[in-house]
Amino acid sequence: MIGAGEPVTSEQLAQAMATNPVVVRRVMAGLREQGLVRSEKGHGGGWTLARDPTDITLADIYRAVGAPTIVAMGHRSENPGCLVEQAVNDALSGAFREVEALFMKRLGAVTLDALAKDFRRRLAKHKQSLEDQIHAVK
Amino acid sequence: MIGAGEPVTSEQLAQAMATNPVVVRRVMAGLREQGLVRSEKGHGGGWTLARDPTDITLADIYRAVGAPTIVAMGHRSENPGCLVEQAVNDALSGAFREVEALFMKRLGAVTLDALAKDFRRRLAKHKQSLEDQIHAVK
DNA sequence: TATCATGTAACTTCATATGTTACATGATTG
DNA sequence: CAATCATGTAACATATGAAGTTACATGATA
Repeated sequence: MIGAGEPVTSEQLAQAMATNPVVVRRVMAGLREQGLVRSEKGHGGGWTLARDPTDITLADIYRAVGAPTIVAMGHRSENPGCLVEQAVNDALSGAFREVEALFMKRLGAVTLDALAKDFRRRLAKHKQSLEDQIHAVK
Repeated sequence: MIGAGEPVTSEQLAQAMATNPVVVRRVMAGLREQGLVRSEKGHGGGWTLARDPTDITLADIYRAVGAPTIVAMGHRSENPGCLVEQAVNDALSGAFREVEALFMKRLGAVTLDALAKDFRRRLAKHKQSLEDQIHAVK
């Protein structure tokens, strides 16, 4: 299974999430720079986790890839000439910090390991449900 | 001044924020639907506040125009077929609710009146600084 | 009735995320 | 060493949505 031992190729990951290998590499490059994953070239190469999955949280991933994309709110222009914008920024700068802090705290509470466990539970249930359907038809 | 008594035209607003009158109307249309502003046609027409500025907060405005744009985070697909997506959604749905609630609370604490007062303060300071520069040159 | 302002549809940029192609680099295998 | 496999990356194509623009209808005022 992905993430356990054997390297996974961008090709496999792309197929699993219905996208393109190059897109996968782009995203993974961010994760690698943050030391979350490793990549190896050549035969038997691909991506592996660089840290224990109990030690990687969604906060790490967010910092590596999500920050510019997901926090589209807040932080417009930092030093606007517009006085209205200045007033709004001033009134909300503390709020944005608070909101972001809470968000990061919640992201930090979710480990890859926990997600993987939940995923496996869902997968088992999914398979079971498929089998039930087959039996029902028979 | 804008917002006090006399209606303000989309033309004036557009000029004040360096954009287009039609764009202004589009945004203001959302505010009007929420009962925050009124519009009048013809001579002397334009936009006026529909409620007391002490009674309008950024939360009202956010609900009227910002929700789809600003909360680009969270709420991807509601019922994804992807089991990984399901696991992540499940792990974070509570978090998103919390974060959004805090955000709304902070927005709700900022009234238009407070912003207007702060704006006027900045405007006065700005003018003062301009005059100082003139004196310095002389 | 002439003018002014909103209301809106339709179209045109513009920016950005995503997808795609092509090729270079490095690692493994026989 | 040559063939193959996989990442690394640049360059380009496509799709989406926000913002800007044009044009015209509607209604209000003088």
